[in-house]
Amino acid sequence: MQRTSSNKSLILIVEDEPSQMELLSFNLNAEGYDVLKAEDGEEGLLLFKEHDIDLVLLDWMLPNISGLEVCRQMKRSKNSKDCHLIMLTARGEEEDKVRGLDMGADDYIVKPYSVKELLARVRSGIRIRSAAKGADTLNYGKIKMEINRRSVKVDNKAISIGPLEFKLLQVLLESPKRVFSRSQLLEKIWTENLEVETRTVDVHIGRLRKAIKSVSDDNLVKTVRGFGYSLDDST
Amino acid sequence: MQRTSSNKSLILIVEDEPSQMELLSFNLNAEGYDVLKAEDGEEGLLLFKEHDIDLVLLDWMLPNISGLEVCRQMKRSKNSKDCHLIMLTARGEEEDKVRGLDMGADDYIVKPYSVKELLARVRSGIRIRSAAKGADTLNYGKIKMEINRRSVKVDNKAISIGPLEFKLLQVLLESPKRVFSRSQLLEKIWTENLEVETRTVDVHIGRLRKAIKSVSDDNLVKTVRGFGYSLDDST
DNA sequence: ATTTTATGTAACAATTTTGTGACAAATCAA
DNA sequence: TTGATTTGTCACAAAATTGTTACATAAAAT
Repeated sequence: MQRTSSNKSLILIVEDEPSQMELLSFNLNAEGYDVLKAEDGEEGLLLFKEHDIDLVLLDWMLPNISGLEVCRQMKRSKNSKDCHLIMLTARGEEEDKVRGLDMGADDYIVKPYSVKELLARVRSGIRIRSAAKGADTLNYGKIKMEINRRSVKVDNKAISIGPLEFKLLQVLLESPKRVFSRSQLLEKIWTENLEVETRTVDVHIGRLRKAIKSVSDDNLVKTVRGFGYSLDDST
Repeated sequence: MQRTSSNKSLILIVEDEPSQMELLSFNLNAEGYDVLKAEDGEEGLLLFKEHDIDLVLLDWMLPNISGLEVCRQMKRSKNSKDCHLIMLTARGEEEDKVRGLDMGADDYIVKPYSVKELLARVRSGIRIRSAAKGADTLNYGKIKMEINRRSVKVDNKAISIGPLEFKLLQVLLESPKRVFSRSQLLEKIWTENLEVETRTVDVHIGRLRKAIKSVSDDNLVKTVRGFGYSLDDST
């Protein structure tokens, strides 16, 4: 089985029954997705607003707010291009399917479902969305870069960096754990201006680190004394 | 219930059995879709290349080329982002579903299917795609554009902008959050006159901003220093 | 322990990028 | 035609980025 890629997509599960939740989150984790859990509709909507979710698995039967209502609110709030919503339900009633899909759900799976099929539908959903976005994303560890949005997130929180730091991070992200010498980085990034001191790289690495540290304590940007720098999430 | 848009969506049916074909095309026509028919994979691929198809209904069992192969070829071709593909099959085998979805199908319906459910899935598929396509209204955040009426509203209040600013906003609205470089915008908007300074873009962005600001305080048009501009409603 | 070397980083000046008013040319409407 | 609107460019101001230096730390070598 081919693994989709190294990008972690963020999936929100809204499901009130613990055993179902466990089953889903275990399998999705095993496939390499990041998972958020919500036990009812309100919590689900809250998490949905706070995070940049790629795909939602939404149970139809929920305490308080119904799944259908949650679906409608989610689809109304965000740009629907960005998030795929799969309804998950015990009912097989055709009318329900039709209502769910017409309410904005992108897919519909009937319980009891096969885990393999569910995972295949999840992959398909993720694929649809990333095609719509333009699918230019790099990630490693807690860092997620969306190139055509020029956005970088660490721990799902956006950081703001200048163009050179962006390019620098991009080069590092394209080959995580690889050590780049200062002159290699100069060649790759300062393509126009060749008259630059190697120490300049240090300064920009510092600026990149500062930006990352402003939202997360981990130091992903490692110094390899005598050689250069690399991205590395090991201890 | 909102109608998706006034333009008819174009659906391609690839199905070798006449009775099935009849059933599908009759119902889809009744719903207001334009329908193209193909009786085997080759004809299907041909029509797919020639037309700007919004959605494909693809039978699994076909003479000559298998549906799976047709699916892969369609999804490989360039405009696949814009087209939703639903596999249609007599088999209920789980492995087949998984293979079909992993091969690029966006959805999967098992025969015998309910016509209502099929239509709902078709609507859902069209809706997913129509975000990218030329729907005659574009929305993002507080901005609402009605293309054929040439009207733009922010916070439900109309603003008045010139043709160029309109086009500019349209391009931005079609891919919210995506950052466009000045030269990309020049290519997309100043298609006739190539002899234009990139700084001209800045001026028009400024004019667009002024128009928006005249009715709303939010600044949706963001500058991404060193790269270009984008529409973005995040803080 | 001391020296040498490599790296981190604050601070500053130079450079680049962007925002915007002004204005003339071009276009359009009547 | 006239008058209004739209468009492209420029000039200058404002803002952000960038490269360098100088000094502080840290690691390695002696």
